[in-house]
Amino acid sequence: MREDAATGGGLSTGDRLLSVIEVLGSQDGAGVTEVADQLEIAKSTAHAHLRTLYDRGYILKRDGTYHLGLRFLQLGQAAKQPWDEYPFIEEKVEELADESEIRAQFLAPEHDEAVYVYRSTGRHSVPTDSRVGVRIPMHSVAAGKAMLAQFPGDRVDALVDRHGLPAQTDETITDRAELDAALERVRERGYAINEGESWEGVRAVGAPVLTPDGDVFGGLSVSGSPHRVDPDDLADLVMGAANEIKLEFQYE
Amino acid sequence: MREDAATGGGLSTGDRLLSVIEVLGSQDGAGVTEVADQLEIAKSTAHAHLRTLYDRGYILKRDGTYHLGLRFLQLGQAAKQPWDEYPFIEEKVEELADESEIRAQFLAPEHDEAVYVYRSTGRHSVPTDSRVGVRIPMHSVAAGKAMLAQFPGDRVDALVDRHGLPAQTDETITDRAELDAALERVRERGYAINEGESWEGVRAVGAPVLTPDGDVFGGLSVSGSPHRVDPDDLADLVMGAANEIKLEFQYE
DNA sequence: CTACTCTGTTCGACATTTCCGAACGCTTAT
DNA sequence: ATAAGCGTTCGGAAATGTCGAACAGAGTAG
Repeated sequence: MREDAATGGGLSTGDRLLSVIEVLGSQDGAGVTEVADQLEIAKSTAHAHLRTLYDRGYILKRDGTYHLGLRFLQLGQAAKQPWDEYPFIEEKVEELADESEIRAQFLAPEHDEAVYVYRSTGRHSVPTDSRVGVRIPMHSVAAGKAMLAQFPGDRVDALVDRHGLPAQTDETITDRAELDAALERVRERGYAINEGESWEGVRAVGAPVLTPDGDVFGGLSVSGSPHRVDPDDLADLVMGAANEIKLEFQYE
Repeated sequence: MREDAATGGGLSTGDRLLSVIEVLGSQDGAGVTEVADQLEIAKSTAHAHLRTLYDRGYILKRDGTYHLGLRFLQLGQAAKQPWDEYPFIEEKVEELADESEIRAQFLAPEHDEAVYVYRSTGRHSVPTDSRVGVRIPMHSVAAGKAMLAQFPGDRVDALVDRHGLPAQTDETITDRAELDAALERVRERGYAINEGESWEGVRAVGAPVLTPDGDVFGGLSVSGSPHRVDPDDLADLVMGAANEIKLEFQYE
């Protein structure tokens, strides 16, 4: 029996393969020995896993170390497809960034976390999608709090039970009662504010993106340094964009 | 012993897990039975694999079927990082699309295939990265032929031995001698042309992107319907962009 | 030039794990 | 009401992953 790997009907070998993938993904490049050490498995075992991935074309050798291959890019695109089917989401993110002249992003809820799906820094900057795919606790970002505020109470309960309220900075909400109060305020105002709760010195304004049925589809936010982010100015912009997305769903 | 799965030191269980992932990625959504049928394994086995992926947060249930989760988006971004480190590559693709007013793309060679890494349809169109991550035989696309023409002969030999020259359309080069002649022409002119060899009615002009050392880093191309793609007009534009990327590497 | 240490790799044997098939609820059609 | 489809659970037999030791090669230090 293994410690935590496959508690239940899972397959421990497959579980370990995923761990190997994660090791390669969390740093750039790793050798057999490095993977074995990090996962505390025998070198020969690590080698077998890496060979499996290599033979299948999922990883490749570069400069003597293994790296994730572009097959994962293909899988990533497939995973993103449900959102790409509604191109106006990405368009609205671009618009938000252009109009606000700060960063704008769309996050989707998944497995109780918020994941960056689209991001734009406006027309005039480098297009690199840094942070796309990154997962972050919902309670620590504006778009996430906006989503949380729309969840039924028991879903919030379950989420907090499972993950707690980990702190990202000194400002992160870590107390459940405080979170509830914050979410209530979000519901009253219709938008969420993040005041350095995920990164020091970063303020953000976020709104939930709902489907016409009222389900939470994701969250929109704009973020930047506090002197460039005035909630009174931006809240209507963000909520407006979120609402426009909701309306677009109608005409599909 | 298994038929083809683990010929060598590979792990057949891990191999199967990857197959399950591929099934989910190649269509949108699949249930336990569907996965089991496609892979010709027992339902209970498919269930175990899906559970492993589910417990790890790699897949999720939506509308009663399993789908790839956004964790793959994260891995995809990690896989793309080596290219994102040189943001001018993506910039040049955008520029190419804007200036030519047709689609532009950057492809990277991996495991003897060409993979779409960046793609742009110009400033005025929907930004969706369709085809990013897609793999395609090198001999059937302009950027791929441009790269092949720079490979040493034995690497081309090995590639053809392993994969052959599969046809995508009636125009695809399927004969080795014909390929060699085409690659020779590419070297003479400095750019490659694709005349409906990957998709009927699509013409493309491609050039190799080299590092200062002369290694093949990838391939650039522009593509569209033949009446909008005049090689005499576009070749200099594409080769120029490829060369500018090469020069940018110098100043890193 | 040699010895040492670090790689990645292969091998065999044991023990663990995966796989299958059957059976169980359950929902949706017929 | 019956049937057929789904996802799920269970135990046992057989196949497979894991480990450790041993090997070859590259690189470095003495």
